[in-house]
Amino acid sequence: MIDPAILRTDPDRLRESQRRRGESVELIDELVAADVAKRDAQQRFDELRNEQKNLGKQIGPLQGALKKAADDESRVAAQAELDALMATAQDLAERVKAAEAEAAEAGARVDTLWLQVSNLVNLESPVGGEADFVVVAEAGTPRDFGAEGFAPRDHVELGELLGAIDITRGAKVSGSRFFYLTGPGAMLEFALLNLAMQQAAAHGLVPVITPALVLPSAMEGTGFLGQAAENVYRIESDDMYLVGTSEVPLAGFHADEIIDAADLPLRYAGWSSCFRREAGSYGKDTRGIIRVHQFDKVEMFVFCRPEDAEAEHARLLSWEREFVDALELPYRVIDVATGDLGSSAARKFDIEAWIPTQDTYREITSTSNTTEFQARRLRIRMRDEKGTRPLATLNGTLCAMPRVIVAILENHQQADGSVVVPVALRPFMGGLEVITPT
RNA sequence: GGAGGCAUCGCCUAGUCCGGUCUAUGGCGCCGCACUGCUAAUGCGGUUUGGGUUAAUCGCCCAUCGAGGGUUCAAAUCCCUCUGCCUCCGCCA
Repeated sequence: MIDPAILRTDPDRLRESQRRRGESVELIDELVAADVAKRDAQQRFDELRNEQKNLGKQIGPLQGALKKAADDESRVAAQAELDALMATAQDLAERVKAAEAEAAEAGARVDTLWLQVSNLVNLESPVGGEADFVVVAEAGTPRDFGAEGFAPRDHVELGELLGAIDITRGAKVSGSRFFYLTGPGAMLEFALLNLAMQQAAAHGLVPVITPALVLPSAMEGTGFLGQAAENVYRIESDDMYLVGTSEVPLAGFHADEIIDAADLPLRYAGWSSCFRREAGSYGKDTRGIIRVHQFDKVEMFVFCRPEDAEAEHARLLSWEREFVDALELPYRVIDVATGDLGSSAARKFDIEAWIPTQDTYREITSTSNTTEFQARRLRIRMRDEKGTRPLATLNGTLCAMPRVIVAILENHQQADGSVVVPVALRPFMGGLEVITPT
């Protein structure tokens, strides 16, 4: 959610943001009208309620006076006054009830509309759709397999040769887009997890193992029940959701809290399984483990002052690059265009690793500055010398297992199908230098 | 899964039986001011959160006693539902 004050002071800013995202501009007009209606209704209720309270204050003492009345005459007079008061009060009570219902309804309408408004985009973000990203950095050089004299195998083939990935059995047991990591594949994931957590801890992030099943409030608070809802698994029997990223439980960690600004930034590295329905991606990446329904991921998450958010975003990106650098993978960094940000992000950078057999770069990490958007929805605030106000949240992938494993296998393969283990991972694989076909 | 208890504005706490005097008590902590060589002590004032009104402040108004409903002219207080925590029993990685 965005600062509601902007709706009154500068609604054009909201319209411009919606326009850049390719989302409804009319929504803002509806919201402006609904907001006025809500305040009117609220004010009517406030006034009536005030009247009712004042009236109520007279009834108590009057009843006392009635009991203590010295003679019949004064008793009758007091009784008459009380009856009149009660009649007014009863009438007022009905009007208060009606006004309250109206105010609640108007408020609910505003809330519903606000939930449909995506975060204000950063004006630096390139405007456009998925293809309109800007490349902001490149690192490493893709290998020239032609010059090396062999055609690279794709990760599916390598995974089979090495006994590292079993997609056939994944499909047998769980259906399409599921897989087993076996032997060296599983060891590779554990090594990646350890390297990621070691790096995270070295930078002062607190390692966290999160729940993967969350309540609707956590899902909604992080903005995943909007456009992204079709990609979320819902557990019907218990009204809960399987998270698509530990961003959700990490953001919710401090929900409803007010954090002393002196304790900021709070930085976490969360580990959880991630579940995605991948609705609407039929036919995309059907081969291999680039796009799967369940995978594990180490995710960084930060709570900080809004004024520090952009610097923090750059820091998260640099930590992501440090990790990918350590894995000796060629990659590029893109500044994601406004139409492809998702509802929560104001700005987003993706790291795309070179995938030799696809002859292209594919997303392996993503870091978003969600400014105060999620914090408002989750009621996470900070207290500093300026008072109590929402803080900023940011997230960034440190290591999404399947895609990183794909990149390692394909980029570090040798002519005989073996794969060289990146130096940084070797300590976590018992010193293993090369994974060889079984 | 069963039985019982608890939930008050940072922390502790009064109030709930018996509805109105609750504009929620007191202590601790914290902030400001005063006093004082300094510190300490003391005194005075302030200290939940959200919203409205205002150019803004002061002020005023509304909501908020775990959440949501209900009864009533009036609810922290009475009734119902839910959630969380604690104790005991059962079951179980």
